[in-house]
Parts: sequence; structure tokens; C-alpha cells
Amino acid sequence: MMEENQKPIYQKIEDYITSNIKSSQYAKGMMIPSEEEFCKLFNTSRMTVRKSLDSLVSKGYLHKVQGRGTFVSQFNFEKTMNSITGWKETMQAAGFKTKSTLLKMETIKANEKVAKNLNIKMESDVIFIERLRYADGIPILIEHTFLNASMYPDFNKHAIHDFSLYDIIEKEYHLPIHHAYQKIRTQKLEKRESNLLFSIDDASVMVLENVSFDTYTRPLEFTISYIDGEKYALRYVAQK
Amino acid sequence: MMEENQKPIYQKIEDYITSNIKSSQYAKGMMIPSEEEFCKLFNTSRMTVRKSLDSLVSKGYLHKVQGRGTFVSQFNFEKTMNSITGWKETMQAAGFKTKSTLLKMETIKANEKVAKNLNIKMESDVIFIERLRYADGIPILIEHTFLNASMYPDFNKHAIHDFSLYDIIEKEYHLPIHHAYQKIRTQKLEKRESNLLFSIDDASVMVLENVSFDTYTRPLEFTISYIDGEKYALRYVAQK
DNA sequence: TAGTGGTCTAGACCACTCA
DNA sequence: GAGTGGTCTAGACCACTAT
Repeated sequence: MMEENQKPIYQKIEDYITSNIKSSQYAKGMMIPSEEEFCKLFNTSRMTVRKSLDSLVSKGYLHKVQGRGTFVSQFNFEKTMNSITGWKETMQAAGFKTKSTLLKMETIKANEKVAKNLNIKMESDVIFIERLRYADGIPILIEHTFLNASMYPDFNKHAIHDFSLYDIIEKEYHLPIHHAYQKIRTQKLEKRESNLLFSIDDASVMVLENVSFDTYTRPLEFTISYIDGEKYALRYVAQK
Repeated sequence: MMEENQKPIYQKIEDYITSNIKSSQYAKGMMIPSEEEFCKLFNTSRMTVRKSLDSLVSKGYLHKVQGRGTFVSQFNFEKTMNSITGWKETMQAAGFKTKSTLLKMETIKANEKVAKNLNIKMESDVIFIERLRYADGIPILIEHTFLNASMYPDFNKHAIHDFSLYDIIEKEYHLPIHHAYQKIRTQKLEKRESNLLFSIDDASVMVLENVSFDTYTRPLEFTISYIDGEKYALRYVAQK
């Protein structure tokens, strides 16, 4: 058979364990089988099993205690985590109905800040996208996205109604997002934006600046989100 | 010799590489020696070398390309990261002079929110600490810390002038902090707090709620920081 | 084809916990 | 002492990139 069965063994073990955790087959706080037992179960060597377990430990699913065993953590990071998933995915996973309206999409010249974050020259062409995002019908944030135009030819062919930026970047342009830098601050909003979000002239908002990078640390996108921080909280997991 | 030389080999390799990166011996974007070369250099096996490299990859120092080599990343996560270091360490590392004044320290009863975050019963004894923190003489944030009193006997013996909470938790009480959950939102401040931070009656601030956990996912501390988000930005790294 | 990283084996010995 | 995880070896073969 030529199935997707070419998955490496350590990946199979990871999948096996996470699915057992998700189904509560492995309950929180419970000790999971020893490394030896996984060796027998998957007919593999201990180093391979350990690769799987270490990876799950670093993701927060498991923790190990020498001499005692390996245990399922009380919480696992990934859900609450600052993992790179779009707004749509995050909010829908949390049970909200999402909507977004495209306010603007045009090609402009990079100002200093945009140029710096995208690591391009000032006045280079960038695609500017402005969206207003709703959760359950309530406007929650305004999003300004800047893309290096030379990296995304024919972008508007892909950017259709309520599109997911990350989907387009990864699936249409085959640029794998590896990590992102985020900066959070507060700011007084300009009149137009303030009215869009709050229906008042001046409001103070949370500002989230996000730059996504690929494995080569090339910037893939720069987004500034203006968020009504009384309606929506950001969540992170910090690790030692 | 009975030095600290009992460090495992993979740890020595990690230290060797990070120090080379920090000293720019390994420049950004540069290909570092191959796994084979590290084997010879440290007289060890490839699996051991790979353990070191994989760890540094996950921390963002390096990235690998199959068939080509291992390269120094443009940025490394840890500095900007949501790593668990106290305010003092973070700000001093960034070149600011820090100061903090202790406004209050007392034992109180846990309200619902505190109880939930510390995973204790309501009305349990908690140590409440209020501090005002400055950077270069400017007040930046108010910090409210709640500790489960039963976990920290004789706390005020350790809590001396400008103390580092994490130091006390880890060094005096030997409770290793493993990870933390953080939630960020905005909020209108009460009059007293608003005046402390901004010298005006009502200001909108960034609120950072932080719960630290040990490896057993027991909560070690719960802190709410009220931050002047126009003076101070939070930084994170998100990973896939 | 040579050189790189990716996966994996079948052992070994050590450190720690618990009964 | 039995069982657990922590470190490590000395190989193997495969997949991918360059030239």
C-alpha cells in the first residue's frame, strides 16, 4: 500500500498519544505507559520513542519525572497558545461566529515602519489590506496588513471574500510560516478608526503588531491590529 | 576534578554554539559546521549532536535545511520572547534603570477570581503584594501579585527591598517555574490607580494577567499588571 | 557524486523514585 | 531491587541539495 503510511514512527507515536489525550483515554495527571512499553507497542527503539515524548513535553502535553514516569499535563499549551492561526480559526474554535469586511485593498508605497518590518526598501510596492473583523456581529478589531508586493504576484486573484491570509500565504504561494514576532501596546485611535470600532471619536485600543517569518527568517507579512481590548483578550503561554 | 564538568555533552555543545552566536563567531545567516564535524569536535556520536541542534532550532537560534546544512537564524527568539523572566531582568537587559516601590503587602482572603487562578478555595489566605514599577524613573506599571499563603510560609522574611518574585519562588522555596499563562486586555482604571500611573483620574490601560505553573501544572503565583501601554510594549514570539 | 540533514537501531550505563 | 527516565554509542540507510 502506498498510503500516507510513510509517516515516520515518531510522528505516529505523537499522533497516537495526542489523540489519546484528546479522547481522555489518557486522563489529565495520569501516568502514560513507560518508554519501554511504547517500544513494544510500536516495535521500535527507545530513542525513537523518546523523540516523540520529548516533542510532546516541549508542547506542554506531557511532563516527565525521572524515576517515576511520564504524565499528562493538566493543560496543554497549544489551544490557548500564541500559535499562528488566523483570527477566523481561533475565534471559530472558541465558538464565535466570525465575519470580516474588506474596507480597502490597494498597492501603496512602503513607509519607514512597514519597510523596516518587511525588510524591504522604503517606497517599495506593498499590498495594503484593511479589514474590519466581527465576532458574533460585534466589531472587535481593525486589521491593517502589509505584504511585500514582489512576493505575492496576482494577489487579488486569491484574495476573495473573507479570505484567510495565512491560507493564501501557505497554500497558494507555498511560503511556510515558521514563527512570528508580536508586539502589544496601547494607543489612542484616529477619529475614523475609532468610529468604526467604537462609534465614538477617540478611544484607546490595544495594538497588536505581528510579523510572520519563514524558516529562513524572511518576513512574510506585517499586520497591525487595533483591538477593542475590553471585548477581546489575547492569550499567550510563556515558557522557560 | 569535580568541577561543573559533569554537564552532559549535548549541553556543552549547546553552550558552545550559543556563545559563538552571541560573539558573532557564527554570524547571522551563516552555515555552521556539519553534524559530523561537531561529532569530531566533541568526540561524540551524531545523535548527541543532533539533540543539541534540535534544541537550538526549537529555540530559534538555528534552522536546518535538509541537504544543505544548518544555519544561524536572523533573530533568535529568546531575547524578545515571552520567556519567564521578571520585569527587572527584562528591563535591565534592555538597558533601563529599574526601580520599584512596595505599596502594600498583606494577607487577605481570596476572592473568586484569585481563587480560580490559584486553584484554591475562595476565602483561603493569600499574600497580596502591590508594587509600582519604574523604568528610568518613569512609572510604567502597577503590579498586583497573589500567592497561595500555604505555599509560602514566612514570605515576608524573603521579601525585601526591590525583591524579584521569581527569585524567591525558585531559590528560596525551590519551586521551579515551568510555564505561564498570560492574558492581555484593556481596562479603564480606578481613580487611585489611574493617578498613580498617569496623574489623571481615568485612564485606559493594558492589563496583563499572568499565572505561573510548575511542571505539575500547580499554580505558583497570580499577577495582574496594569501597564501604561503607550510607554511600554509587550513582546512575544509565536511559533507554529 | 559528495555532502548534508532525517530517521532509526539495539544495545549500554547512570540517576532517581518507590515499595 | 525493580522500574522509571537521562545520557550516550556506533553504526545504518534514506532524502535532499549542490556541482
